[in-house]
Amino acid sequence: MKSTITDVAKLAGVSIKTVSRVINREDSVTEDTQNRVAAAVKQLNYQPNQAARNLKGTNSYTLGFVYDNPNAYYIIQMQEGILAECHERGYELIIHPCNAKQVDIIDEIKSMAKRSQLAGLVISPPLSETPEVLAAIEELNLSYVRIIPGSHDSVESTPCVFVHDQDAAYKITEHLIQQGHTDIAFIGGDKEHRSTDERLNGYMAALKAYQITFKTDYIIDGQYTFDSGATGAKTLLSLEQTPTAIFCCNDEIAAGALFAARLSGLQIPQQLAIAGFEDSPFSRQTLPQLTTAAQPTNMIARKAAGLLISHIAAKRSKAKTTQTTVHQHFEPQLLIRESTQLNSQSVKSSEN
Amino acid sequence: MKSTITDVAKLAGVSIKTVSRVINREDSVTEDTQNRVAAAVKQLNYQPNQAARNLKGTNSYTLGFVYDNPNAYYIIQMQEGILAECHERGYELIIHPCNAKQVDIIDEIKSMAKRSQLAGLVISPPLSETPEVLAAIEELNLSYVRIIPGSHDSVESTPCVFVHDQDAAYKITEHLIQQGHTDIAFIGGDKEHRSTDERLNGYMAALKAYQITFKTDYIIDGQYTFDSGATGAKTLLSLEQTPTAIFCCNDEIAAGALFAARLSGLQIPQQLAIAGFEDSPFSRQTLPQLTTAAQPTNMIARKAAGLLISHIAAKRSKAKTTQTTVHQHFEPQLLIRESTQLNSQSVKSSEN
DNA sequence: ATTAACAATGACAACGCTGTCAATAGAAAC
DNA sequence: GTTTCTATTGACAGCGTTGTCATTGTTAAT
Repeated sequence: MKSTITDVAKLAGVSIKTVSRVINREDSVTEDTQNRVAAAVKQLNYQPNQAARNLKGTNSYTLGFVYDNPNAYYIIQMQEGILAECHERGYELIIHPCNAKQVDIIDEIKSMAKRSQLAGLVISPPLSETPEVLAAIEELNLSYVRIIPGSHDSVESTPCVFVHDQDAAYKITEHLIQQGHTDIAFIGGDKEHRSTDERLNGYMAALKAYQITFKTDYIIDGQYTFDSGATGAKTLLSLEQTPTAIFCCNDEIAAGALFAARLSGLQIPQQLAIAGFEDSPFSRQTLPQLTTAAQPTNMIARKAAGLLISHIAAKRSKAKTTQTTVHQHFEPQLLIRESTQLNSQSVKSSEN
Repeated sequence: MKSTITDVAKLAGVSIKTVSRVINREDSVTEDTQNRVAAAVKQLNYQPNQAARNLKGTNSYTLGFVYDNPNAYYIIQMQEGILAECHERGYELIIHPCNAKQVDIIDEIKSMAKRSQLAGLVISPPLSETPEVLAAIEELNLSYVRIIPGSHDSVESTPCVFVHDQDAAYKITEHLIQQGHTDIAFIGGDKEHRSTDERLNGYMAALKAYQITFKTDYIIDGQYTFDSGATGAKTLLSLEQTPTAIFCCNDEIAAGALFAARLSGLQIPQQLAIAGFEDSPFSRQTLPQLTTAAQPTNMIARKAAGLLISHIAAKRSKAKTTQTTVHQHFEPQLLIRESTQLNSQSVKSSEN
């Protein structure tokens, strides 16, 4: 049932160390010996005991996923994507929710990495943008991959998945402009999230491209919450010159803005157009449904995990090849729905 | 930086074995000793090395969480609750999403349990209600705990957390009745989920208690989706005698029903009252906000993990004590909001 | 022929922890 | 006062693997 390296060694007529060498693809083993060992491994259906391998410290086959994000939908997509890749490549996954604002977060990550003997870390926003966290991980000499909004980064030496929020935000704003809007407001997410900047930049760029001068009144600081959207919209709707469209930094904000707008008795999109970002379930479950930008979160996560595993493998094989760090890029897709488009097809909720 | 059990032992002035005993909550350790060790652990920020613990083979300190549930919010709450307990008691967690309808799900669980050397499994609905899955786990001789809607079960020999959906559903229905409704409809969730039955039973019981004869027309089969709620409500609203209230099996259904009702131009709750179940974020992010039943999911999960870990520990210590399997009970709390109450306070979304 | 160099392999300790069993001390029983 | 019990603690081996270093056998260089 359970065979160990000793069994394999006996069957192959070599020492356990030689078996270990073959398993780990070390050089200086005769081809003949390799074959004998390989045959024995196969015959016994031998699988190295991960716990024992991890104990020695150098290698491990466990990834960690560190997140701090209130968006359950995003996290689930994320972790299922990572998990899929892990299983395919023979890795295990340990998840670790945490609070970025907590003081001892760095110690927490460190102790987690140590305890579970992690081979690498997948880090999602906003942790992936926090220099202190990255520095701590760097210090641990732990491989990691970041998922990060933007299209480039200062720490290029590390694998990274970029999500082009700015371009997508540009497209959403452009869409609003093409619908005839010029008074377009923006409700931002948390300041700490780079995505907020990225999306703001896209918004600004689109206004500039279409020669619309932006009003500072129209740019509202917020958080990635429903309540923040509601509050932001209320503020906007109490301005002397109210906007005719609002681009919200994510769907939750948009749902909140929608909520406030409807409380004020406004017709959406006739009197006010509202767009979100992220394509969370919220965006489909409002009335009207929200225009948004869809991120292929599951795929993004999968790619990230793949990059990380490859990076780890390269690192292990003594990296004689030039350490070309691979990056991956994704752009969210514009999804136009009723909250911004006047003459859209009628709602058919049962056909989604 | 990295402290081992030996460091702790030295600092506390005891043997490593005694530290091990304290860590694993074995009995026959003086309270005084326990305190000394605990202090040393804290001072050194000691974390047991999982690989070393698992190496011993007989025991493992890794739990698995198997789920098949489309509700991201529920799953996140769940896993964070389990994780919290795991960390407190020195366990690790491996998550495993899967699809109950998949043919090879049982093999999948088996191979997962073996590969990761799991000590036990936390199983959430609907998997926790599936006899084949339970049989497979039983066969693996693996400890497990189930979270399950209801108040008792056939397999009582195993730890179990019961969530009294029926009582909560009763209360919601009663609340609707007390608001003056007699034409109360019910939109169910997936047939495979026991929660659907439980909630239906609660609904029926309340009608009976208040001597309201139920109409079969008013009971709609559905799934736990937004679309199902929308479709169900449409069906109900096209009846000759339309209901004045709808009790939806969860918040997503309720959000869908609300969507459909508002599309039909109905005033909520004046012309139609709608209640949900679960207290998911959806319930707060609709207009009006939904009356619902709040489950302390995080706490439920935590208790479940605690029960499981205790069960594993008892099993290990040769169980000289009569194997009294502990059960835990939770009842969701009624949360009355605007979707069912006419004279409720005005909406203050920013103050949630 | 002798030596140096190197390639291939093995012996053995160690990783951090828990299980087993023995040792100790104090309490209870004789 | 001696013996027996029990509760608490510790010494030590060993889990399955890899790192270090020693050993063997072979080839090239003198």
